[in-house]
Amino acid sequence: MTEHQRGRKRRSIKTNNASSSATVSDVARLAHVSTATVSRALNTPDVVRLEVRERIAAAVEKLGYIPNDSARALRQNQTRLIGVVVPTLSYALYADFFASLQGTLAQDGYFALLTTSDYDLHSEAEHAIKLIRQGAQGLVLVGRLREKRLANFLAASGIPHVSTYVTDPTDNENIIGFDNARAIREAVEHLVSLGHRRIAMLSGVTTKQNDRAIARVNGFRIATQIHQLPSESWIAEAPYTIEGGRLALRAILARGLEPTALVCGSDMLAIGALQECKARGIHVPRDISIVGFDDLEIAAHLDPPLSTVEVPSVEMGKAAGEHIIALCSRAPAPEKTIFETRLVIRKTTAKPRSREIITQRASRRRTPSDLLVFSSS
Amino acid sequence: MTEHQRGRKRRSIKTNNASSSATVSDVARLAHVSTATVSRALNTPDVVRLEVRERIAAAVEKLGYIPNDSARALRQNQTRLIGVVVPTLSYALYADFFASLQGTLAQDGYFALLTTSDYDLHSEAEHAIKLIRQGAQGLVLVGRLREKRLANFLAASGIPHVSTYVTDPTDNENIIGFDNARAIREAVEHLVSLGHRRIAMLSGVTTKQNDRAIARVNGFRIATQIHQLPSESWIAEAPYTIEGGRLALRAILARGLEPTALVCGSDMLAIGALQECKARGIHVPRDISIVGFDDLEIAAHLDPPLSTVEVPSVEMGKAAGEHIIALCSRAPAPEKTIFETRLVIRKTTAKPRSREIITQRASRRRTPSDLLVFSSS
DNA sequence: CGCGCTAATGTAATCCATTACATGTGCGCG
DNA sequence: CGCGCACATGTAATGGATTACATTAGCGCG
Repeated sequence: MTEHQRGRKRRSIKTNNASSSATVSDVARLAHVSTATVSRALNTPDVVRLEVRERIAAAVEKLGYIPNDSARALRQNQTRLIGVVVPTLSYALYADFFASLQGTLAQDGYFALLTTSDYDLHSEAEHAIKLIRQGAQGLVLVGRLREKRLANFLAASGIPHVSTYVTDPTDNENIIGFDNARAIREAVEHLVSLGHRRIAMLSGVTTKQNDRAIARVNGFRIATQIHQLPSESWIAEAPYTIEGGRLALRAILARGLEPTALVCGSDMLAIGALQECKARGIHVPRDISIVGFDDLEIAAHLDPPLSTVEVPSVEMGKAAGEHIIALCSRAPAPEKTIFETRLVIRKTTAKPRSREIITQRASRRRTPSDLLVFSSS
Repeated sequence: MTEHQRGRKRRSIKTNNASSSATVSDVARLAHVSTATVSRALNTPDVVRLEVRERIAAAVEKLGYIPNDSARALRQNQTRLIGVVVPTLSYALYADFFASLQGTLAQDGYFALLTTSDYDLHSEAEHAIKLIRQGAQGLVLVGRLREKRLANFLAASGIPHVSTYVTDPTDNENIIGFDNARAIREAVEHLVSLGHRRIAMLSGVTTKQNDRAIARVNGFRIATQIHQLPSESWIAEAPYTIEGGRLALRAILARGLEPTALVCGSDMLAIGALQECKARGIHVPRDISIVGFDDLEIAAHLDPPLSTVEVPSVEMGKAAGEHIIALCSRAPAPEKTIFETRLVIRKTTAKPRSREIITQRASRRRTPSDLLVFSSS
């Protein structure tokens, strides 16, 4: 009866070469114990006698046994996989976020399945659902706004998920984020306190339903309203790239506006704006002050060093990891974790010149491109 | 007999709310077919009658059925998971590589399990093995050099894996890479052809067993030997950071050497060197020529725009993805895919001044830091 | 001496989808 | 008319680890 496994095809490999991966049964046979004991020796060693444990360990070693995780996952109904969808990895902000998240997950034996959506909600939904099908037990997403299909799916399935990089006072989703609107408001406050009244905003594209961008624009609207400044026509949208920043600033200037300060929805836009200013001979911060958003590593190395809003990507990654693990293991988790942003004031913000007039030299660029350079300090 | 499922706890949820995830049995019951037919309807629809298929589709819809992938993976013995270990994601080079790899994997229904090693071979080994335990069917690694434990493990288990960013003529592993040594050699050739004879190399840390860094240094040794130039004392090692680049250049200068050109093991080192030059009033490229490595996006935006070696990260990501999929599905795969690098000559390389003497002003920096700035172009 | 308890291990059910094999139906063709 | 084949579907084995429950041995204590 103990030999009912006799006819198994794998028997021939009993000796050593684990080419076709050994199973608990193989280990059990070699160690002269039952599969149950093998399993226990591996998972709850303290309930197995030392001598037996060593025999099993030797067998495991000899066979090069690796537990089949699919089988374990099937039985225990938990895969230890977390799906992560970020807009892009090319933007250091999200790369750092993921690195932090992944490290946190690893501490508890979880793994991250990562995909990128390229800022496209439809793509995000597709990927998220595929990740679930693939066995992800939870999802970490960026932003709170989702395609209806995904929203329904998440609601119906009850799959644990967290939203990051945002906050939304009106709902009680699981959120790990910060207040985009308030951060922009603080940036505007700073500029106003320096004496600025003609403030433009360079925003990321909001029509793509990027709720971080939308929240930042709303922050701008609120701030301008408080200080009775104009807003709508002082907003320009562009993609989150250096070129986008240039285009956005050009659009503002082309409207005949003469801003003394720019609030940007991202450091990339700020870099583009900075470049455009240089190209036009507009001095920063004397002629125009600029505030960025994200505090990329490069921001501190620009000339002038960029004043910007510091975003706690690393902290969010950690918190998101802890939060989603808690949800997946049914441990208690806080409903929200909201981080503070910090306005880092460097050298691109200053008082406006009194009665300033910006000379808009429509200087044609001669050099092949507009370049980042090092100051000679 | 057809009612042997009767006692199942899940029965009460038969109607709608799929809170506790439906199974094939649930779908089968609702559609009045067997589980086999459900499975077929989902996987090989053409063998199931249309009418039945629709009934099943309706049941799937109604129950919100999602196949349990652990079960499928167990049965079919394939998880569609690929483990990926890169040194870091903070370096755009690897972020882009991964993005490309992931996109390629997704096309064939594979998913990437991503971890970072922080350039530590031990960490790489740990992660790689954990990824396998977690169910990864293949591994994509950076570099060919591995900790012994991992090398043995891979050899013994026969798990499909590819090495990237390197090439090694002496073995026939599965490699998707490029010739680091040759790329550096070409950089040196370029400098020599411009008339340089005093060429220093700023290398990444080779003691960390970073075989990309090692290969690049070897390329430098070979090139200098060919042209009968000095080598060993003209090499400085430092971490792959801007600060590292500065330190390395300082070390070279502190040795009393007066290079007219620098070959750098990465763009980060080159950026640091550029910064240090500016800080010392050394003009680039008039006083010193600089060649970077990697061609990060920022390289073209520096001032002067950096001459550098273009590394085909995106192409490698794609090729690595296709290669590992081929290995995992036992399709034929080429043994190696070697890409060409390309020396992108921008503005940091020029002829050396005849009888040049570098004035080493040990200028104490006054400004708080050394900065990247935009040219006014 | 024997009851009852604990510790250690074995037996077999279980997780869920896939699939080899069996069954049944209907049709074409000799 | 009936054989044989194709098609559609059902039945039940299968994959590997975990774990509820059963069993056995050993020990303490009355």
